[in-house]
Amino acid sequence: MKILATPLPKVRICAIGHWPVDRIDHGGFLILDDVVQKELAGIASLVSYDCKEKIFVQDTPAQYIYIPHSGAVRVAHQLADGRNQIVAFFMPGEPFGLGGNGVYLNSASALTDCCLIRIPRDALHELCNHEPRLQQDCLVGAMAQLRLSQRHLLIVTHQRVLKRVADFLLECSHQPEVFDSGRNVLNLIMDRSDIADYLGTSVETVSRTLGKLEEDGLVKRLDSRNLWLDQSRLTAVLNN
Amino acid sequence: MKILATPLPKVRICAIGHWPVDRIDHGGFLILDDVVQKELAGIASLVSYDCKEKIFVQDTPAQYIYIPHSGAVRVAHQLADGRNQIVAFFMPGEPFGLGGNGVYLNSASALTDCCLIRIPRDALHELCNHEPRLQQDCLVGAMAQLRLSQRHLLIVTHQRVLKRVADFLLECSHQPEVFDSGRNVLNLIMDRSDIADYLGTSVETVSRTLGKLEEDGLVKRLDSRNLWLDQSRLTAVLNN
DNA sequence: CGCACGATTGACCGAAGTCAACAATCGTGG
DNA sequence: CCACGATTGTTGACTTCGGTCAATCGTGCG
Repeated sequence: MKILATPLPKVRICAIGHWPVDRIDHGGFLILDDVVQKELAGIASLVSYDCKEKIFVQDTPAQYIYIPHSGAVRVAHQLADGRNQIVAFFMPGEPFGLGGNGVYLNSASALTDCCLIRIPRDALHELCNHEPRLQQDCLVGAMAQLRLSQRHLLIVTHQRVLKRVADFLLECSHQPEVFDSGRNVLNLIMDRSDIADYLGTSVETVSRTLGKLEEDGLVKRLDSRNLWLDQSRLTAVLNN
Repeated sequence: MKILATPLPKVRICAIGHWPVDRIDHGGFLILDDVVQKELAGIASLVSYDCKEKIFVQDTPAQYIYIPHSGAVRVAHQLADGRNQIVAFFMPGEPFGLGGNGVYLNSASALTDCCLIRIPRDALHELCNHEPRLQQDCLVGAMAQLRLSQRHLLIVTHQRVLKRVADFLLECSHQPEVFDSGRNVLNLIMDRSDIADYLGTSVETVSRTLGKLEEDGLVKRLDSRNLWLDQSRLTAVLNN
């Protein structure tokens, strides 16, 4: 981890679909008051992590919340039996590290090299108290997270792994950062083991399932990290 | 559904573990300002539902949020393939029906005969605007929901159903309303099919798994709705 | 009393986890 | 620039867990 000395970039929060349209800019980010931006700049810092570096560990004191500025992050929960369940992936603008009274509920690590905006919880809490607008935004942010989590639940409870993978790929294809909707090509930012841990299955099964999808022409593996998708036929898989 | 004419009882929100201790009363509920209580009473109503009655349906306009006053509620999501995934059960004091911009994300139905406090969303939103304390409470409430949802995710992703059931029973045993911690007896408020839909498995497997747990002495079925539990041995199951 | 519903048990089979081998890719250093 | 090892991805063989279909049991209710 390295604290960057450069001036803090504007805090951007992914907003599309969560906030009213008049609060969203052309890039799909939440529009924050200049005053709020300045106040956030006063308490936040910009930090960088190398790929695979740990950001925080579950059950340790939770000082900060983070918002990716560039790169991607993986948040997971370790269980007593050694399982490592990935709870969510976070892209630029999606805040993580919330929840949990004073301790982190999960662990976070860098999926790629990344720059994060880091905000101390107590200072943010303070700020919320005299900026009701920001408080409101936090609430909507928490709701958005809740929605993601419930969506994830629906994905991992598909009985057949084929559906889980199809649903997962479709979910990814809604992220413009990783999906080229002109060529229908999805750029996977995570490896097979991350996908397995996210879907509650094994690497072998993920690999085999992609094989089967490719056999049937719903997917083409350009290379291990880039997939061409037939979105409509993948959607059809979910109806059987 | 029936709107009850009786005066609205005090709004009680389950708070234990989520709010700071000085905001919690002796019963584990959130302490709300008298002014806030009065304002809530102005917009809320008390409604009753019969067992199995639908409360709201997913994808329909979301007018209200609900807080059970007595009884219990089941919230589920219907998928295109006909699956009915239960997302959560709600006990008295646990608000549901939040999230989703204007439409319900899930369907809710009464698990038992129940009385619910029903609050119009727009009026609540209004009220939050000039009651920052309440706004803050809503945020904490959303965080609590998020936590529940992530806990649920960890439960249903146990590879072996044995672990899912064990974890589920333990989770239930933390609810004082249904667990007699003196006798170690859990009163299940839902039937086998609800458990199956919550755990992402089938009724038969739930039944068989309870059978196996009973064989090994971790559980005793007093009747189909009442189980004696050996909590420590159930916990041990999760470590293998 | 008989019907309906929920719960349980049995038999069968397929999907997926596990172990193992192998291929491909990447990064490092000679 | 190539060679090597390390990491990641794919494929195969085997086994088991759990889903499905079906029959049976028990309880409550009309």
